[in-house]
Amino acid sequence: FTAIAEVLFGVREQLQNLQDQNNKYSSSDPSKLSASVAELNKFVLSLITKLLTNSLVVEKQPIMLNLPHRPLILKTMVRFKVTVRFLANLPVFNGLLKVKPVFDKDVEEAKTVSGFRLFDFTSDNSKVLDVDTPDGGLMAQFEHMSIKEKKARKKGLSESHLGVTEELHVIRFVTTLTHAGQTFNIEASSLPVVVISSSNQVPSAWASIMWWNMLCTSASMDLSLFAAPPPVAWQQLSQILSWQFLSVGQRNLDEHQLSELRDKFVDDPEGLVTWSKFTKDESTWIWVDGILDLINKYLSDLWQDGSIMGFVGRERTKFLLQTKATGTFLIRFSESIREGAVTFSWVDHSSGEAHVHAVQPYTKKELSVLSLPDAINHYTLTAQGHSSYNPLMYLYPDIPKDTAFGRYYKVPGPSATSQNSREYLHRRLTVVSNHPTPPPSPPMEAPRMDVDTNVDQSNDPNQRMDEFFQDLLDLPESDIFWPSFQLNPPSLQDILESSAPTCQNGMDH
Amino acid sequence: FTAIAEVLFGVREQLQNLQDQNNKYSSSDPSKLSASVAELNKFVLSLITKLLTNSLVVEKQPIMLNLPHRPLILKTMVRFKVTVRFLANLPVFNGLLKVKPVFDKDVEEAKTVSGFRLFDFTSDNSKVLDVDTPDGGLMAQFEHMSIKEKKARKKGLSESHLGVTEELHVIRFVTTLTHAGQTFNIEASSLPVVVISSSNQVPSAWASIMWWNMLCTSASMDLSLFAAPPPVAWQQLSQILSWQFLSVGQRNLDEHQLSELRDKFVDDPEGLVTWSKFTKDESTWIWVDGILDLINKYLSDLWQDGSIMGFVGRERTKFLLQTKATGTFLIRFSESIREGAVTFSWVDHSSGEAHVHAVQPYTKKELSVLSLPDAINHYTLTAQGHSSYNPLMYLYPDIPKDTAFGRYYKVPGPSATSQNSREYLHRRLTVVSNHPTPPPSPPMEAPRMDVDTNVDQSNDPNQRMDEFFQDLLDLPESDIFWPSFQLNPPSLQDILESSAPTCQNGMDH
DNA sequence: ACAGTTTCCCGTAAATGC
DNA sequence: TGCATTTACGGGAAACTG
Repeated sequence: FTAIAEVLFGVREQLQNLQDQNNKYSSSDPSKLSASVAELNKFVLSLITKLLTNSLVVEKQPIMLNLPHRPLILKTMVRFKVTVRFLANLPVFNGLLKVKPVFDKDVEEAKTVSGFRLFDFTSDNSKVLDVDTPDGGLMAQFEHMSIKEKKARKKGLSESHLGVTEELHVIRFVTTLTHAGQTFNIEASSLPVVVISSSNQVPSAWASIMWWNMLCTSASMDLSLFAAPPPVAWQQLSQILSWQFLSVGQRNLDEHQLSELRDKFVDDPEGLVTWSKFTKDESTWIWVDGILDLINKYLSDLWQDGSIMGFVGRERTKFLLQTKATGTFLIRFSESIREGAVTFSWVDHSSGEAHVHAVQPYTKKELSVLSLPDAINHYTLTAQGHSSYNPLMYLYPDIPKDTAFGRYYKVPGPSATSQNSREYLHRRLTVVSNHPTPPPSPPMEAPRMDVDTNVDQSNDPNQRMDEFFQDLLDLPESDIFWPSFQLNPPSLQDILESSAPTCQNGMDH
Repeated sequence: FTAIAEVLFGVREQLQNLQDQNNKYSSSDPSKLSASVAELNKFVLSLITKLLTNSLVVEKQPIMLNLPHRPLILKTMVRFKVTVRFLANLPVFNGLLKVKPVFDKDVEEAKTVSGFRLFDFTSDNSKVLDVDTPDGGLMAQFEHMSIKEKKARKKGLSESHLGVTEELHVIRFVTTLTHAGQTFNIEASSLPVVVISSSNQVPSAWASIMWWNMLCTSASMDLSLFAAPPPVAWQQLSQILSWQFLSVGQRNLDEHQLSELRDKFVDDPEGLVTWSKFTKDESTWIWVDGILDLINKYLSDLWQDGSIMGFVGRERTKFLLQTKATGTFLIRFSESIREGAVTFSWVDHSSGEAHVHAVQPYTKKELSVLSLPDAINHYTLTAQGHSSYNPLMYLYPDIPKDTAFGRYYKVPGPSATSQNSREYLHRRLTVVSNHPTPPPSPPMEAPRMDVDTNVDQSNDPNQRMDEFFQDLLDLPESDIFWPSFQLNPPSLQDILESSAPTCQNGMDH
């Protein structure tokens, strides 16, 4: 970033020099070099124009204040912020630039697509002039922005069945700069945003943003992407999924977890995932997002510790546990409960052969009154004749449960001397199951082996200096949607970090 | 109501006749009776004026749609509705009257009191013309009303420390009627309303409404009531409290419960309760309201059954239980937890003498995942050596718990054969306490005897026909705040029922 | 008739005012 | 500084609207 800015300044200076020289020549020696000078002048002017009209960039993409992990999702009537920066930082420009945000300016789809929603900013004329920052940059922070839907959307007949979260919009920033007798029309555009009206649309909106981000590696900012959404490679999807878990729970998915997830998303021999599989028909993403929310709210500690195996199918659970000591358990996410739920499975050899049991999953509501560590710590099996006991002893593979969870217990165990407040008898919420009389365990199958997904990832180099000037000179203005130095669209990580793109390494924010 | 309308019509007809006669006389015999006719004319006109200017009434007081139990509380930016009716229902008037609601019209306090908030309707000119209803009445329903605060409230110095929920406002409805050459300015006013901005202010707002309702038996609608709020008699307060429980939980308070509550509210030998005691210093009402909410959300069945004794002090609990069989319990509300919580106390004679234990109260959050019947049904005491058991057997005085609660159990008991979904092992949330090793029970005191509160209630007759015409003729217009037939302000029940006030008998909202 | 959207609004948390 | 009041919105459910 800084490097680019510096280069930009260098170029600018050169241009200045050229212009100066130019002026000098044309004034001192009007007749002699007039032809070549005029040519030079023209060339310099075109350089300057290209430079200036591409100097306005969206530094921080639109982001709702309360959803800092998920940029580019805008909810109507809810505040978000954007930051734009002007890279050609000449002291002369200070205060000259008045940037006006315009919603869906020149967006073809707004007129074309039937049912396309139209929006406007609420804080009417939220034009803001550029100001100086401590770093000396020329930038503007648009806090307090929000949009509302304009009535009278185009009601065409062919609804073409795009959901609202598949509708991409754009915020454009426009300004004009008048300098040295020349007027430049400068524009910058945000990445595509998804506009929602209710927070229950966030998961699908985020799905769209992720999908767009995975697909748009070219410079074409196709707002109609979801009219015919292409599939993405599992290789690519897995990275972004893993990153979701990193940013929510401070821990990536490991290869086993990814392998299990792969089976849920991919049913294509070439490893492609369709948009339909991702969010529509089976909306597997919605399920994953429910789990992300579960982790975020109730399981962040355990997830970060790696205590939650999470994505483990029934078969694999059985395979893993059956060779372990009685009382070994592991923590899995429910595969059937859409809203996110967690359960544990344990193995019992007491009857001679290995039985693996799983308790009915815990939902968010239940976890809100009883944390998972406490639930595990106080889980009880009862039987008519026998005394009750807790079948959970070792977290897979062989960690004593108190070692893994002891530090998170909040409810005192039964052994704790009842320090009753003199008022009331203490109590604790526990969960009890009946001792499973030899359960109807399905016949054991040959355990499926792990698919060895290679999770190496080569991130394509994001900055290509050499291409920069070429693009700057070659591209017709109308094609430049974001500044050329971002020719490859930034990854979502970059958007959030808004610093030099050091690709995915321990960058939690 | 209907009776009044009929009488009104009778009067109107008479008036019409008089007027006709009058006209006849004055036209046919202009000279002869001119003096007395003029006098008569004047009198008739004054009668008509009185009648018409008092014919507009607020039929249904302002009420938020989502708070149907609590009229006269308005939250800014939240929709409410009001209904006005014009009682002098002449066909001629149909469509002539255009009623305009005005907030705090002519309210002295708006200019006087420092810090008095000013409000306006949001749906700007929500004027609505009168229309016919199936019953033939002339009325207007103002649905979709809402108010918002006007900036720039008077900022005086002497804040005089009235809370916002002690600030009374009024909605006035104005219209003009031009008929037979005469123009009448007609107004009607709502009862005082409390304006809040957040739902956490509802309990105090309702306290104000109740207090006003108890105090304002005279025709003076004093909006400054809370500048120096008078106390009310416990006799009166107890009725309204009991009614709260009736409308929320379909069951009144019995005399024992009222007696316990009396001790919490009254510390005056004459049985007066101060406003301060009610909502301020000790804000006992807030505690009661928390319990009302608890009943409303989680205990309505049990409350309606009368299974919840509820308001029972520790001492009285002990007194009641100690003579009962081991395992007898009763359900009480926590006296310390402000937000409303419920607990049970049981008696145990096993150690020879009677011990009464109480479990740590259950909060709303806990009841949201485990209903009280299930909590009781599965409550467990454990001890190191012994096997665990449920100490709760009989609901006071001697009802087997399954008889009282059996129909509400949702979680299957341990005896139920584990009909495990083949997927998961069933589980149930339970609550466990350690067996109380001889508890530090405070020395027993002589149980306080019940105060015998006489709960007979003679409701003052609300309609006094005889007074009606007198008032109509005698009162100067400016004094008439609500139509004279409501000279005694309606009780809150009346407001809610808006039918003939058959005072509190099985009338659930 | 309904399904995808939006609105409505409570309750909580945070911000604001005084 | 603290409290009183308001604002902000997540979330669940009703209301809309094709």
